[in-house]
Amino acid sequence: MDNKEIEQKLESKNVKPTAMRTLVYKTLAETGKALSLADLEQRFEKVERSTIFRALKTFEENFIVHPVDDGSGSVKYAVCDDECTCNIHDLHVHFYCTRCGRTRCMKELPIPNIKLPEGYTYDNAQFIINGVCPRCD
Amino acid sequence: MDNKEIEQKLESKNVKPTAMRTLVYKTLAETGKALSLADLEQRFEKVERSTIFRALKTFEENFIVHPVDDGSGSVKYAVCDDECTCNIHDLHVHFYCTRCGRTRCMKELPIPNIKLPEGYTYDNAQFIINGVCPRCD
DNA sequence: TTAAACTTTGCAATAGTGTTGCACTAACTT
DNA sequence: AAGTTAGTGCAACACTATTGCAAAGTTTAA
Repeated sequence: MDNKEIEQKLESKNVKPTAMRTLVYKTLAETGKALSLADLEQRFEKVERSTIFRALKTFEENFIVHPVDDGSGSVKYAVCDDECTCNIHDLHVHFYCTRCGRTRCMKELPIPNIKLPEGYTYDNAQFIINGVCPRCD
Repeated sequence: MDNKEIEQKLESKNVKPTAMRTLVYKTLAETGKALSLADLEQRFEKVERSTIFRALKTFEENFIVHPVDDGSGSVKYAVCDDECTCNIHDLHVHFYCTRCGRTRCMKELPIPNIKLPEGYTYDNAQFIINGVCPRCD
């Protein structure tokens, strides 16, 4: 994915494509995995933690990435599909490998429909499966 | 639930029922909700954070409580059913109310069976539903 | 084209959660 | 009762997430 494309992508979601944001997005997109703030920080030492943090927050607010709390202690972020608005229909299962610590979006597995008891309403969900991925098996 | 019962309960799970542990268990059982370390700390100011922390860890290791990471930033703990061994069959959905911040075990809703792609194995899962509970609606 | 206004970035500081080492005390063993 | 083991309290620390502020960069608009 080249920079032009990324810039267009960000603009289409009403986020000004600064150099830092483009870099953060590019890393997330190319890695194809959910990455934490610390993961990103390591990949480009020169960039400030808070800058990355704010980029992620901006992305999150504009449905460019979605957060995944896989229980590893830090929230990770993964790029959304184009049409994603992060509502209940866009949600999918995430797989957390307890060996390598990598988190993968299972976009092919939407979150199953749940019938809650009377009186409960919901608009979001997290479904994390913990196990061992093919690479670690 | 009186102290005798709690002591028996803990003993049946091979945990020595000290005063602190009994207190922590009692609070969790009576509240009937998932509580975080900070929640518990607030309820009895005199007890040390680390003591509660270690009680919870001990409980967790012995399948007396199960952890719930509801995305609120701190892990909560809820009492297990009697026969629970915290394996995949004992898992259930948790409901996190985004208004009041309370987390409830939906024991009546077991985690649905998921067919993962080839090569993945799993032994644990967290399914958190975020929304508004009847009390807050 | 230049000043004002706004946005983004870097830095430093802070709050909160989770966790551990160590010393003291309580409980259990023989 | 002395020795051993387990539990508790305290202090310290690591790490994640987050914010205020000032400097740098960008955009707007006279």
